[in-house]
Amino acid sequence: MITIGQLADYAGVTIKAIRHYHERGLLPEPDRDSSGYRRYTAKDAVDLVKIRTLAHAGVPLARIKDLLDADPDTLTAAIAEIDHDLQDRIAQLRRTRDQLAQLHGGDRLFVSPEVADYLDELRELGASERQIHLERDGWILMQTASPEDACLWIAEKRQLMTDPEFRALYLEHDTAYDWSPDDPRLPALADRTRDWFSHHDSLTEVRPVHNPALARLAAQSQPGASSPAWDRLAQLMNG
Amino acid sequence: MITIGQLADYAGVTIKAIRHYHERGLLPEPDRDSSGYRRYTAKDAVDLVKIRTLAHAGVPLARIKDLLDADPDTLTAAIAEIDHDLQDRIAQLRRTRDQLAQLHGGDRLFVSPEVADYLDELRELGASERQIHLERDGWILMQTASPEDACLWIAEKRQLMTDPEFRALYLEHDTAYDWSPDDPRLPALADRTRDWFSHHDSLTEVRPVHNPALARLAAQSQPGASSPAWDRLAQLMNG
DNA sequence: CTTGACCTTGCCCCAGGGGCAGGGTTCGAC
DNA sequence: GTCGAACCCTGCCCCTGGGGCAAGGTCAAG
Repeated sequence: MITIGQLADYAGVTIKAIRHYHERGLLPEPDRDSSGYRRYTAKDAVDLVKIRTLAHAGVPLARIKDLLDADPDTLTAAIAEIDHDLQDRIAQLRRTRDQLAQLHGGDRLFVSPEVADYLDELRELGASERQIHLERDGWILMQTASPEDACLWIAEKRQLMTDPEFRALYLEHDTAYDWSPDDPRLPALADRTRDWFSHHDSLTEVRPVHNPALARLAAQSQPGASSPAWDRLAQLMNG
Repeated sequence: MITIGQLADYAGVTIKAIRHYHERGLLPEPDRDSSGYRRYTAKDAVDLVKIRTLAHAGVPLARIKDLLDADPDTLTAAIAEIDHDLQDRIAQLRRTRDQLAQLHGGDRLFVSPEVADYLDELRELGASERQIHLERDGWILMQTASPEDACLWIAEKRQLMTDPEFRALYLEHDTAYDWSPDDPRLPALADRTRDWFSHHDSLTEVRPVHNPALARLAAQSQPGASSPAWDRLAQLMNG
């Protein structure tokens, strides 16, 4: 006949937990000795280890209570199910570990693999970090608003990027961010851009996502992400 | 500018959780649109995914809050620590899985490996399930009350069990459980038992754990685990 | 006879949300 | 133009699985 503390040590739980299980009706209240102390038997120890094992497996206490006096078949099925669940949770934790590792690194955590690859391409191309960041935020927003469309658009955009002329225009737009709105190169850039699209928009339906549109969307998401030169550029192209 | 529902879908959390993070100061409250709806930016999406990843890793929300604006070195150290913790928890879950499997199987969960082996030997010997159960409960109690003594005693008991005469006596005691207290075989059994101990107790210090003592201890733990024949047997041997 | 380690009950506290009430908004279909 | 579905808002109480602390009673050893 052991005390609550000894029982707790044996089963590797706290005294508090045992009293909690009494309250929930999981473990029957044992008889008391003359001083009112609870006195436990070996059966309690066995039951408690069962309870502890199931509780550690994440089984809700209410369900443990039912399981304790279920017939063997039910118990077997339940244990199989709990084990399955445990495997799932282990897999989930492993995935969380992977994500945790990426948390520090790149953007792969926030955008689809395709977009992440695209961002890498931009980096290789020599785009500014500001631009890449802008693009990333734009794609996050697009994926959120409409994942299917974002998927189509990113494919088209990467296709576009295989064109050397488009790449050149893209990079020049990037550089133009810091220009003065009076810069004489802006009208020329606007013309070349309009020109390029007029020759290509029959081939693709890409216009809704061409760079300025993307920039505007991203600008909405990050107030102040546009620039005077870009605003002027938009004027010139739409006017 | 996306709504709370879209953001929640993107990050894989509930709307409720996002509002909870606002309350805890983890994620800043965004601006509202004209109808009072919260409107989120790409930055919020990025932050929320970080929060979600850390939260799934079991990091307390208060700590996540600190981590979000910690310097990179602190963050790196923290992530390493969190990852360690995750590995621990994966290992713990695996151990729980093993225990869960044993929960269904034998008694190895509740007693030391030595005692478990001993119980297996009893089973091979042909002891009754009732007897094995009684022994098991007795050892659980002993291990709880005094693990070191239990360790010594189980070693001595297993040593004793190598003696064929002792094994025979043991099994006869087991069988005697169901006898009538008037059974004529009882006095003879009592004599043979006393005889055996008088020839062997000089060799070992085993008397405190000989079978009747164990039976009595187990009987205390399980009211009604003794029998009229055993009570009579105890009388005959002590008298 | 004290001291420290036990035990008792009772109460409130925590994280991380879930659920529901009771209301306003938006958007597409008819 | 109006109706319903699907959103959104705040506010409140609820849950699990205990932890912590208070204010006392008990026990065993020195």
